[in-house]
Amino acid sequence: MAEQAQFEELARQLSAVGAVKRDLARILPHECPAGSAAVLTLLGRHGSMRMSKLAELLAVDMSVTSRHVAHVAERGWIERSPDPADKRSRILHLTPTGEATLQDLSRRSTELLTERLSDWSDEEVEQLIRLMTRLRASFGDCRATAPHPRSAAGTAPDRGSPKATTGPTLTSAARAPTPVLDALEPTTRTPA
Amino acid sequence: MAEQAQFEELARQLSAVGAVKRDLARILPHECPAGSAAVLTLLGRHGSMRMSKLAELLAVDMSVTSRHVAHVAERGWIERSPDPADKRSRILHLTPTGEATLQDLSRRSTELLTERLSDWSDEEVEQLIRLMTRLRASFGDCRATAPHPRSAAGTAPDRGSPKATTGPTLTSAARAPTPVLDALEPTTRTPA
DNA sequence: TATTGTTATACTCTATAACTATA
DNA sequence: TATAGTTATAGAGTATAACAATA
Repeated sequence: MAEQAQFEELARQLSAVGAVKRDLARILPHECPAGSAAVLTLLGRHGSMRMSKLAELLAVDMSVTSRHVAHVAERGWIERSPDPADKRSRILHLTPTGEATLQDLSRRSTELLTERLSDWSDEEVEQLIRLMTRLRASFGDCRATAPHPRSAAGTAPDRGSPKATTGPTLTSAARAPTPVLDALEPTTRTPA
Repeated sequence: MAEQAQFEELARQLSAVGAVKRDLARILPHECPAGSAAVLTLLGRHGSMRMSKLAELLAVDMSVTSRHVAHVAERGWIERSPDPADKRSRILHLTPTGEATLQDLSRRSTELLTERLSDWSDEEVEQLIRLMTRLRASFGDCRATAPHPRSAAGTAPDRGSPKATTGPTLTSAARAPTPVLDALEPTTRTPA
């Protein structure tokens, strides 16, 4: 168990890494915003999957996933074939063009990181990855396990959802993204 | 120097920590979005400062800083007094109300992190903070030093700025946020 | 009735560009 | 001419809610 000053510093750092993310986003290929890049990356690493699975890996709501997927599908980078087992579902898979875009993507980010992290050791990078993965796990697992207690200390009202003073509904609670933490296994890449 | 698979995984994790950030944002006090929280936190930790300094610490453009600052100023959480040394500048400082909000803020985030990271050791949290800080440094320092070379491998055009195919202008390059990495010293808190 | 996915709407954060005031 | 800060505008990401189709 750590202490308060540490937690505040951690929160600060979490906020500040946004600048690094934006730096990475700036070098992405044309018409490939960060959301699209994440979709391609996850499909490349885990192979074909359904929307719901992708939303889980992205750790965002499925409505958001739907938009990202629509974007990459419009550009021909993925295809959505019907799921024979469940007609409500669609199976997402990379197209050859999508694979090529993913290659480009990967090359660019690797290039930037190679330049920026030239003085990092292999172990340091690995440790950062491990700790960030565990951080996600500590949040995601908790969210899946505990039904948001945190009731014992509220002073002012939470910000909650925008203009939703009524609190989360049952359905929205069920839809809350619950990341599965694929990354615990080291980049296994299951090609379809 | 690390290898490619690691870099891709790092990029993925950087993208995924967004979910943790959003979890933290959800418990913020009323009318205090993440941007406002960051302003209050930095003013609390470093004491009064000018806009430009704050923008540096936030690692965002000054126009963004200006909006966040306007938001917290409208709520009476900070005040902007004229800088006697430079009439263009304004000195930002927390008001008592702002201090109170910051307390509330701090309590909430600490509470959440205490709950979520109950099985983390002090050393682990500290290590994560240290590595994230260094990550920011590796990016920020580089940006301040090298004038964006990365020219030797472009295949497709970069996404650059939205609809700005003309590349960065001199002024925009000069305005690019260059974080100073305050966090290297352990939460010194210089109270105005 | 519950679940999968889509779409409409709204909110936050960010950057660029144009502008004012001061150095 | 250059710098500090503000404001207008636009783009990207996200969530909630309502909806359609299927289980």
